[in-house]
This record gives sequence, C-alpha cells and structure tokens, in this order.
Amino acid sequence: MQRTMIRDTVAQIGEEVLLQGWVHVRRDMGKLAFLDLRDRSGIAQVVLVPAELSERGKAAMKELRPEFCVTVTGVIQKRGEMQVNPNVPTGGIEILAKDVEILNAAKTPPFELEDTSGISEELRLKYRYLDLRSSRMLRNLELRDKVITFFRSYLHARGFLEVETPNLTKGTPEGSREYLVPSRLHPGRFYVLPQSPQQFKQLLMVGGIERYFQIARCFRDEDQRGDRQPEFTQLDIELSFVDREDVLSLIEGMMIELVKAVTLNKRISQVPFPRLSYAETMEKYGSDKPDLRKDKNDPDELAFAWIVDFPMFEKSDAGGIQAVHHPFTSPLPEDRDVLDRDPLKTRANAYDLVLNGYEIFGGSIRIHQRELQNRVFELLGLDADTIEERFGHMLEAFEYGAPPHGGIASGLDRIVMILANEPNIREVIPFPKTGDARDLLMGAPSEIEETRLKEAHIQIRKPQIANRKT
RNA sequence: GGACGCGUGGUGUAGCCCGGUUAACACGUCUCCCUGUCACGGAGAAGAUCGAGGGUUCGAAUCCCUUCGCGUCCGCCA
Repeated sequence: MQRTMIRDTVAQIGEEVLLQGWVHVRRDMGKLAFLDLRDRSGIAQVVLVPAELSERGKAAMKELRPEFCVTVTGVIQKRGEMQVNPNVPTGGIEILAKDVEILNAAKTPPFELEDTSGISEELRLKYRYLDLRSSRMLRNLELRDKVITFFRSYLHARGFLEVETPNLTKGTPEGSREYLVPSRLHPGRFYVLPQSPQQFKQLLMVGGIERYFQIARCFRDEDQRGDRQPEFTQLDIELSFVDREDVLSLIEGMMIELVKAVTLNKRISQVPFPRLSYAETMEKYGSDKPDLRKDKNDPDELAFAWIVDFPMFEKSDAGGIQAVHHPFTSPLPEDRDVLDRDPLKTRANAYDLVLNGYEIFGGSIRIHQRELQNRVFELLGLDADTIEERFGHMLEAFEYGAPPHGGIASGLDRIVMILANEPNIREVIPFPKTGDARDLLMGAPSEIEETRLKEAHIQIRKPQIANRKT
C-alpha cells in the first residue's frame, strides 16, 4: 500500500491508508489508547483498540513511547460531533488502527520537543536532529525554502543566470579574516574560503553574463554575533550596464513581492523605501542601520530603508586609509575629482538596505576601469608589486572591454530570521555553529591525525601550556 | 582581546540579596488503574554530592577567591 501523508488524510475519509511517522503524544486510557502521529506534513490522531488490532499492533500499543518511528495502517473515519478537535487541521478525522509496526524505538529525548523555547541552545545544538523535529525548526526551514525559491524564480523571470563560483579560491589580506585551506599538491601554499564571491561575480560581468545571481555560501573567520555566523548564505547579485537606480529598484521590487509571497501578517511601513544618506542617518540615528519602526516591539512591522552615499574610505588603525565597503567600489560620479584632492571626503557609490535595525543588503556600483581601480589600490597604500600580485587578474580583466557593472548581496539568513520573528540567525540555519565557532553535533573543529597533517604539509606549533601558579 | 549576565534531578525554574534540620515546584521518566482522550486523568515511585576547586564559618546552593562552561554586547565583521 502506498504511503499517505498526514496532511492528506482529511480528504480520504472511509479509506484504508498506510501512514508513517513518529509518535508525537500517546494517551493511554487503559483498554483504549490514542496516538498523535506526526510526519512532516502534520499531526493526526490514531485510535488504538485491541479488538481492531493485529497481534503485532496489540503488542505495539503497550510499547509505544514518544518519538518511536512507526508504520500505522488503518481506516480514516470521521469523528463524532463531540470528539471533533477544532484546534488541529486533522481534528475532524481519526485513524482507526488495524496494525502498528514499530520501525525503530526511541530513547527518551534529552528535552521535550513540543516547545523548545526554554531549552538551552547548547543542548538543542548537540541534539540538533531532534530539535529539527520541533514545529519551530520545521516552520523556519520551510520559510527559508520559500524565500530561496522566491528569489530564484523572481530573478530567473528577469533574465538572471544562476552561476556557481569556487569555494577554493585566493586570499586577500584586506577585509575580514579568511579560513585557510592547505594545499596537498602545492606545499606551503593555501587556498582560502571566500568571504564573498565578489571578484568572481565581477569577472562574470567581464565574461558577458550581464545578469548573475547565486545563493552563495560565504565564510568569515571573525567573532560571532546573533546575526553573524562563520559560514552564512548570501543572495549574491551582479548586473552589467546599470546604475544605482537600476539596482535599487530591482531589489526594492523584489523585497516587496517577497513579503507578499511568504508572509501573512507582515506590513511594510513605507513604500517606496525611504532613502537616507550615510551622513543623515548617522546624524539622526547615530547608526548606519537604524531601526525605523514606529513601534520597535512590533514584529509585524517591516521598516525598510536605503542608506546611500557611504564614505569611500575611513582611517585605519595603522594610520593609513581603508575601504569602508571594499576596494572595488566606485566613487559617486560627482565625487570623482574629490578622490584625488581629499580621499577621505569621497563618497562611494555604495548602498545598504536596512530592515528593522539589520543590514540585509549591501552593494555598490563597481569600478570597471583599470586606471581608476589602480588609483584606489594606491590610495589604500598598496605598492605596485602588491597590487599586481593580489589584484593583477582584476586589473587585466578590466582591460578587455569590461562593462560598467554593479550589484548587491544579501544576508539571506538575516532576512529569514526577521521574517520568522527569530532572535538570531542560528534559528533559521539547520546546523549552525556556536559563539566560538564550534559545531556541537559533529564536534568540529577537531584534531587531525599526524599522517593527514603531513600530507597537507602542516606542522602544528604546540599551544603553550599555561604556567601553573605555584 | 574586553565588559556584563547565567550555571540547582533528564528539562525548565524557585531558593542565594539576609548562611541553619529530609533543597521546593512544574514538565518528563518508571509502576499500577482507567473505552473518547487530544497538554487526558488518578494513585504511587525513582531521580540533584546545587558546574568544579579552594577559602571564611560551629554550619555554605547561599558569603569571598580562583577556574571551567554557556549567552549577550563592545572590539572585529574589505
């Protein structure tokens, strides 16, 4: 017999069905017992009466405990009027079981799965596979799937090509700290994991792709926050032959449609999205990601705002200047002259989309000419050799008819977090890492056998043992 | 790297400020009873050296010090 999903049981009254899933709750009345059977599609009540049950079913009736994995066969019947439960979608029916097969018993879970809101996150992460059975995690993963599906179809409908870029790539010391990957074939050399596909997507523009997007995993070896993980997902977008307005209107339209497509109760507080210059928002709100909700406690209010005209550079700790966004960002066309006169006063053609106090998109119109790109590298204090070694490939690419281009990238996890009303992005990531970047389920990072280290040409400097106090 | 907060049966908490006999409550677990429950109900039981180490004290979950673990924020995140 083919398996019926629990969601579909309401449409099959009177039919004999085979259901598979987990015991959600067991209510034992003695000679009669009820089972709430759960699968990914929902929960339905199974009635166990010895007179109706096979010998195997009778035995199972005694043994069943929460989270046992079972197959139930039985007949779907309409409940009597007094027995209807209006609080559940399947509350009008129940399955009178003929047979129950225990596919796998379950130990008592280390925490109750019904409501995990009060359970320590450490425990939930260690047993993430159980945590994922909770309605909260299922709901969040379903929302995440909807958001990704929406972005894909929205962009495909507008001529974008989804392209994958490498995860083993070349490091640049500017910007965030990168994860290193040793090379077995090239002793002493390393790949790094990308902190963003930035250079590749620009090279795709040089390559004539014109409209690119990617659901891209990015890696940053920095300290964690509630809205930051060592690996996270970006919706990464780049377009050729565009100016700032083109990018902003694309994203604004997409986000408005996203909210309509995947949420029920959310309202956008202002359309078109308000725009603030960096100078304005810093003066008014003291932040470049202000929470513009009228009521900061209203989870259903979505206050989008564009922040534009970021400064191009800022002073670095070392005394020089560094890029606020990244070194491929172009200056505002009207500030092109300022770049040479007073770099720190130059405004970048960069933009962020903020939502309820979180930066959810950040992007810019890029430099596409060798001369200007080289000038920016010089301003950042790089000498000719360093520029050539680190970015020669970009400069050379720009010499082959690189089109004007620009783009944007989102923190996809943050968007899902906000739409799911979750307090941090770990709740919308199936297997997140802890604040100190560990995976409690798998036990990463872990030590590596000597033979494998040798193969990777790695020698460990033994961590110094802390001096004992005498 | 820094600041702050939290560690009490399997889970979540109370007790700590103001030290005092068997550390309390809820959920879960186990046994028994129950044919209409749906967070089923009823009766009973087991389960905690109060994160760890040290100190003060006649006496420490409670006060002090150290340490470990976890979280939030700052730094950091081109």
